[in-house]
Amino acid sequence: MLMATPHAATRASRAPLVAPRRAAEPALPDPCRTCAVRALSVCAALKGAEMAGLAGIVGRSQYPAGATIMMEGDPADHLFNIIEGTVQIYRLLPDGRRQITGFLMGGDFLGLALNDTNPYSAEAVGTVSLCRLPRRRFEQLIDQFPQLERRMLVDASNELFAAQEQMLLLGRKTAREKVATFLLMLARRAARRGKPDDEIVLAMSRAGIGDYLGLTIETVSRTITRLRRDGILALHGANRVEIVDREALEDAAEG
Amino acid sequence: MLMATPHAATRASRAPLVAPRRAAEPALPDPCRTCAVRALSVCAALKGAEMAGLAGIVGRSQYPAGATIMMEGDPADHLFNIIEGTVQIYRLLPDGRRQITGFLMGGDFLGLALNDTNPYSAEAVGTVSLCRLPRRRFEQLIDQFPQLERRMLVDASNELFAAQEQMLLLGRKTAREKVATFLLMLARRAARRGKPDDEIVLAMSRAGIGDYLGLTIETVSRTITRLRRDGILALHGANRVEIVDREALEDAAEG
DNA sequence: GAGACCGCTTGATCCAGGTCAAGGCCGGCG
DNA sequence: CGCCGGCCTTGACCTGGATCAAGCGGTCTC
Repeated sequence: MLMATPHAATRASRAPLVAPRRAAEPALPDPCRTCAVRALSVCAALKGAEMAGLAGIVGRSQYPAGATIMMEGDPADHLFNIIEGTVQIYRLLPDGRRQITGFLMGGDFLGLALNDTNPYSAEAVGTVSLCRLPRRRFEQLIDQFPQLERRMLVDASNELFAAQEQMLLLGRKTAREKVATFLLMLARRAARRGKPDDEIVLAMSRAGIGDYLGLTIETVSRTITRLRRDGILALHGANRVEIVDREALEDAAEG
Repeated sequence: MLMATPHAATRASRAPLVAPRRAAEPALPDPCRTCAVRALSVCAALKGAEMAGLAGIVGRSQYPAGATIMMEGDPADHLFNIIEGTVQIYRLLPDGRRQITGFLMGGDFLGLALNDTNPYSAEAVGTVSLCRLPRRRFEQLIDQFPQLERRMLVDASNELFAAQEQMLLLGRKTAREKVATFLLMLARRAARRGKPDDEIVLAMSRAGIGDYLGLTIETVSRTITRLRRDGILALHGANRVEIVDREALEDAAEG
């Protein structure tokens, strides 16, 4: 509702606003209407007019590669929706060992917990653009629209399931199985976003992959090399992975 | 409402029922009113009269040690509240490797996910008594009482946090740190139930501990032995652990 | 109360993945 | 355009925890 964006597509899609507001489904408020990930995000739980409350409180922000978005233990003033880019969330041990507990991408919700303090840190992997919501006002919205809460519970359930799968990976899989599982997960997520599912772009470094899988960078590197030598993958530069033999990769993921 | 219990305290607290129902807070319906873990469970979200709906649909059941309560992939017809005993939930790899993703105890809710099929298997560790709710009817209750949904979201949030902590443990901690962390977790849970926090009774076998921590039974056993030799623990039989030096145990848990 | 079974401990050995150490590749900057 | 600094890869070696293999209690059965 507030700021105009210079994006051409935005101007074009705004034209209908000159029409009187007699339409059955009122035009979506601005920042959310033009949101590329609305259908994937919690916002999908709200329809037409209900979006107004949301649109009124959101703000966009951009973070450069490596920027810290939130720190574990700090007050949780804001929630975020990822618009574009990849965010890694992680927890640290006192001596600096790091466990990345998730990579969030477009449409994912950052701050599901609704705690007063952040339960983990979050960092931009590449350039990231986020939709920021003040927590207090979002909580008011939840009280107003129960379907938002339902949607959050569904999301939390799914995350819990994913977390258990990740525990299985961390506790019981070999390095080869871990890397294969990880690549398949990225391929599936790419596919859900309409991208080809046999060409993976690794937004994160080898250190990021290692800290997600409970491995060192050397083991990640060696394991990828071995999968390449086995004819399962092909590399196009260090960060572009092609799945050459998907079936073999799936076999490798489960022992 | 239905069956009378022979418990003396129950009879005593029932006396007010003879009074006319003008009381502001009506007496709780029977099976829930006498529930030892009500304050700890989701049921705490419902007050007085609201409990009637819940009480009408619950049933108690008992499982012997080792019994399977639910199987991963089977239709999720029921949800459960743990009344007494310990339940382990786990996921398997095709070749039988197992990861236990949680131990549930009195007051914990089994079936948070609300999926159509069970996302994991659950098994009684010792003798377990459960409160069983048909899922369909519980979902109707949720629609009726939004505070139930809120409570489930809070629970799911907490589980998510615990899951991330467990990922940190599985991915980045040494065997000694894992075992120390595990024992401290059990001690804290015992304390929340009003038991002494320096005497832990291990309901689960070494195999269970190993499958929870991503270790073998031999490593679990050796690690406990070492903590004992270091004067941090004392064992009274294989399953009764006394924390002798809590500070040292806490140091051991975080490197 | 003898035997068998099951879960736990302990010892000996092995090996997957960690650690340490060199390069190699590539993109940014002067 | 050549140098510099980050990543990434690869090699050599090491080690924490796995694997393999005996026992050792405790307890259940008959």
